[in-house]
Amino acid sequence: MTAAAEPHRAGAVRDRTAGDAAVETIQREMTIFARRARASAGRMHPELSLVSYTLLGHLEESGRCRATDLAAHYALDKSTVSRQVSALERAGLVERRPDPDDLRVQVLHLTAAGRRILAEVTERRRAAFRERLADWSEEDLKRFATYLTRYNAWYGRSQDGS
Amino acid sequence: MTAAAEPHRAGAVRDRTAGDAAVETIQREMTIFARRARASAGRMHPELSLVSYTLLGHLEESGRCRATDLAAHYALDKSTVSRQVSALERAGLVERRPDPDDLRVQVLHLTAAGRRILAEVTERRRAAFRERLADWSEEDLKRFATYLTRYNAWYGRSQDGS
DNA sequence: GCATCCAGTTGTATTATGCAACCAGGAGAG
DNA sequence: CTCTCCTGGTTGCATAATACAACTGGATGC
Repeated sequence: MTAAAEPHRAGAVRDRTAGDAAVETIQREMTIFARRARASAGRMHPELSLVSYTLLGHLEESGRCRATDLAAHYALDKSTVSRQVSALERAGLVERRPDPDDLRVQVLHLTAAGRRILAEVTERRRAAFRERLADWSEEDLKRFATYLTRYNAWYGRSQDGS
Repeated sequence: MTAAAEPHRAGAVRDRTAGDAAVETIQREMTIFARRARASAGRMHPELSLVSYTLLGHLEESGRCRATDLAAHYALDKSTVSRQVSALERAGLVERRPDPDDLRVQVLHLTAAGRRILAEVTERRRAAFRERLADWSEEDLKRFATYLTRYNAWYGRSQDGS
């Protein structure tokens, strides 16, 4: 039961290499980050939850898209997306236009207000990150960015997300 | 509006250095990770949400603690912790013992079952991470772990959590 | 010994979410 | 052309996590 007694630290699991220890640390720190992110996901902006922010961001990158695309891309139920989009529309941040080619489809567009809010929130987040990372060297920043990108890239292949 | 038009990419915000670009990437990737973590936080184990897992982990590290400590440490309401602990107790994973020194207090302990489940979930997560990071060099793993730890460390000073 | 503080519980509201049922528009077979 | 099936989207319902507020019972201080 030694492994069970201290799984968060350097649990004595036979022949573990330094790489294993690093993986352990990465797991722990990612868990910490995930928990904190979860806790604050709802209040990143009075008007924009993490999900809304993501949807808005996607909308801006793609210019236009359907609700179903968002649902598929972010592994959300279409009903969830539908309600989120409704809320965003009520807030005047997105617009639903019927697609002349397929009347079932509602093409989503960012409104000017949506673009503005999105830019605002993005800027606030950017400032927060800049502050957090203020004392990092440029070299460390670049490497950290690379690692994160590489880490996230595996999601294209697998499904999980812890 | 150029900055607003492409805030997710290399937005043209005047004199941005390579460091700024890296911060931008870090923000974006952290957002992606946070969203994914949020999506899968509830189903990491049939019996253990991310929060329960965290509480159990804390309990194991500290050996014993009060519900109030958990609430303070994780910025949760005491009622939330109370209910979570109730659920964990109902599931037989933790035990509540009255504190003889202060009858208001209920000292929480992991049960054997709790320890077992926790070890199990931790091992599953560890395996998932190991797989994700399988093709990383040991050098990269160590640096990534260091960066993540350093990044998370700032939380001791500030409050936010996007 | 009363006033106050603190640990924990419970009631209520909110929010995000998924699933299932449904509706309306399209696409293909006959 | 019409019937059937598919698909995008909405809505009804249930659930889970959470916060806030009110309350209970024990501890502490003056």
